Amino acid sequence: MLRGDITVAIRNAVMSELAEVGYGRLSIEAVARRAGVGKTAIYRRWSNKLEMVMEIISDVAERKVPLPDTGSFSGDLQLLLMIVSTALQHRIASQIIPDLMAEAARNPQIAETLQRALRTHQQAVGEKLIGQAVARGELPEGTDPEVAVDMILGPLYWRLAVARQPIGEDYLEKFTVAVTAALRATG
Amino acid sequence: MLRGDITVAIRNAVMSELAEVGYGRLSIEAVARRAGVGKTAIYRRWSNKLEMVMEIISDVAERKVPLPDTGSFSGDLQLLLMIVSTALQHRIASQIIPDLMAEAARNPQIAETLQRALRTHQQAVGEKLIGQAVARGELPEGTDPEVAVDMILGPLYWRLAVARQPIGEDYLEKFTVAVTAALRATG
DNA sequence: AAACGGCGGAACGCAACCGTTACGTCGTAG
DNA sequence: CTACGACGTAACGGTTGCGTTCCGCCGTTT
Repeated sequence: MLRGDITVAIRNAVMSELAEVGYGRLSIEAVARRAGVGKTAIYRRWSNKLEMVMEIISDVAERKVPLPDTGSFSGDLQLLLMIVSTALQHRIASQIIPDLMAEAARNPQIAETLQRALRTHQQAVGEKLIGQAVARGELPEGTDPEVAVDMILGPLYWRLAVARQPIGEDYLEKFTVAVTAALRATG
Repeated sequence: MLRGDITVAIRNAVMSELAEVGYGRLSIEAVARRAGVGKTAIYRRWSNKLEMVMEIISDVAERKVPLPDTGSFSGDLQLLLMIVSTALQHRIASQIIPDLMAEAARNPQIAETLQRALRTHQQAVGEKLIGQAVARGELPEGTDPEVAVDMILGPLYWRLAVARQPIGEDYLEKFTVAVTAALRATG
């Protein structure tokens, strides 16, 4: 019975507000204003700010990223880096993600939701990417997927979301070479 | 003329409040309550929340971390990782840093202050650690300090401050080996 | 044609916080 | 001993947001 177009407007408004002021200062009233919607329309859907944000974020976070098999580890890796770096350079994502991560440090419910999404993706990356490479003989048997994922996502996140420095032409290539060498060494 | 003990109490209260509620929801009144101090004492020192937080944070952020020369790259690296990982595991630091980083994405003044501190440290690490290693012949001539710093700090920050997963016994050792291999490969 | 229900708008009482001001206390410098 | 000034307390008017309620509008269902 709830109107779909209004729900969409609210979702978009929440994302924009999250990006602009962060979770801490996000207010229902501001969301309603931005969505061009009455507060009642929001309270008819969710009972408070936390619940609203969590549901909206969960939907986005749980979208599965397809990890194609390019046939070689360096191909898989470069593709993954491309996908992640593109995502992390999107204005809204690069503001919302660090904000919610910080908020998660003090709100167990947010932490749990994000951790679940994060762990899911980490596992997907770790098992598929590394597993394939090991199966192909491109990485040694004992390669630790945990360390591997840290070494792949960490530097990108650091540079794009924390240090906020741009990525040069050859950065991803250099980085691919470096990571490959790193993982070969940890066997 | 301002009483030093009161200034200290306020500084501590600000750090605690930052950790607990984040910059977005930090209020002068809460700081005053927590410090056991009147609001007037705060407004006598700073004219608003941003100025107050910036000055207090700057002091902490600009403390120089001594980077000792252990004689070998892997020694230097392992020591650095130890220092950084210890810092990132401190409760208050691990809550304040991501929070301010997120806030920096939308507040230019915070961004500038943090970037200055960050860049200073990055340069220190890059030039000293990598420079020494290159001079010793442990890393190739053309090693890119930028990539190097990303590969060193990124994964640690990712794991400790973002994914919030504990570091195992042998993690730093494995990681040292991996990073060393990675950097040798990028020459 | 009538009933239903989601909608926006407006207002409610309540709480928190802003930045400022006035006041009385107390330690210290002169 | 006196004057100064930083201090805590309390109150100010104003703003913002909470979550709720009531209203009249309007499209859909029956």
